[in-house]
Amino acid sequence: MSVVDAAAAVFCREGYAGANIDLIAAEAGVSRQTVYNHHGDKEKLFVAVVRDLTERCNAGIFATIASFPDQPMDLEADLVGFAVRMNRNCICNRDGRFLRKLIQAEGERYPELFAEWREQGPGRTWSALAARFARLAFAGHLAIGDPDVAARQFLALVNAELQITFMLGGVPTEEEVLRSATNGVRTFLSAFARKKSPAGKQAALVHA
Amino acid sequence: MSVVDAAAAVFCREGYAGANIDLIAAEAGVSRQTVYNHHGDKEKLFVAVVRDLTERCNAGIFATIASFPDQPMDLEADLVGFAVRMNRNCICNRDGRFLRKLIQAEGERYPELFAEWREQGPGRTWSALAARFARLAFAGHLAIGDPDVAARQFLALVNAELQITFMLGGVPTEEEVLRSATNGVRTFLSAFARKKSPAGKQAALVHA
DNA sequence: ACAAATTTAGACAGGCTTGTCCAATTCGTC
DNA sequence: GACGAATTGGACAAGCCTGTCTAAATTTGT
Repeated sequence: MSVVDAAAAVFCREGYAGANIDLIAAEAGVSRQTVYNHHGDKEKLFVAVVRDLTERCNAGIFATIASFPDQPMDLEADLVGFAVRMNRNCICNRDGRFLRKLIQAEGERYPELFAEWREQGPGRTWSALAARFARLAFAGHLAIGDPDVAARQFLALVNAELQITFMLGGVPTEEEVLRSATNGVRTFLSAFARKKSPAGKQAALVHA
Repeated sequence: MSVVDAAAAVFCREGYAGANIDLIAAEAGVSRQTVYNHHGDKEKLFVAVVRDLTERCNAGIFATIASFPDQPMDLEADLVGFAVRMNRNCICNRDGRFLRKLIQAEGERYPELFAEWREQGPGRTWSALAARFARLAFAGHLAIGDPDVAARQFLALVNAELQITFMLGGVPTEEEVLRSATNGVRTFLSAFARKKSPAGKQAALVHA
């Protein structure tokens, strides 16, 4: 395991103040001196950890957004699949959990460091997702008033049942992720499905 | 300010490891010795803080749930009002923010301490709220499949636009709270409104 | 195989924190 | 005002952690 990865784990587990360089070195399998040679001091190491996590998480999120169903065959199933991918690959994985915890725990102490994350992360994520929903609406699959609001509400809904687990730093099971996504997408579609034809396969009909 | 209150503030700001008893004593306006006289040691003090916050937060939450609109005049307005009260009095206030942060930061280190919170807090909150929604559904104001799911989704929706602010430990403005609640309730009602009569005042008609 | 660069173990100083002890002072109550 | 209880400030030992230094060992490139 690399030094930054080990440091991420220890900073998350123990908090910035509680993290101890000897432990990080041991966990990384190197000597303490090597940690200092590579990263200068504790604060620089912390910054490196946050930058590393931010970069990887953003990459994962945008890769996942690229898989958003633009031409859905089965809107519910496709959105559930998307939500599950988003959760599994970005929110619940190691990087996602670590970054979230560091932001929550140390965000107030390093405002400029996390301001960068805030702009590049949630800001762009929401924009990109909103654009995808706008496209679905434009294509007649959904009836959406404000795509930005819809995007945020989509994320909130598919995570609705995982909040507590996230709060305590736990990892939800695959089944919990699927159930929360399914319930969330159903409610989302109840709210934003096109109102004209009540039946399920309206989208396919529009394009037929 | 009491010792526990000062300790809550410092534990939140600095994390458990980073919190220093001298600072707590200074912030509380007492001598360090008094802190030790009253609370034994740092860990006992921390436990006292968490218990105190948990208790007050739960009291606030249940008081707010008691104000849930059982016989709504205007369902949207009443639910928005409820959501705003919940946010302002329980989630965004001092106790709520502190407790959330402590759970996120130290939840893994004190599992038994926060297990208590988990059972008494979210568990009972969700049950109580689900019961209120079930009642609304039974009275014909809503069409709800699973009241527990609906309750969690309601909370997720009305907080959808405040997540980032919460993550960074900030306090949303009154206007942000209202907007998030309004958008959330609208979507909630789009999803769970009774389907039979499409007009707005269906609830009133049913009772007329 | 050799030389340069890197890594290692350990010692070390300096600083900070916890928790205790104690004498002096203040406070509450009668 | 007097007396017991609580509070205070400060000194103190013990421990831990950071960050530096050094000499030895190991790896790397050629």
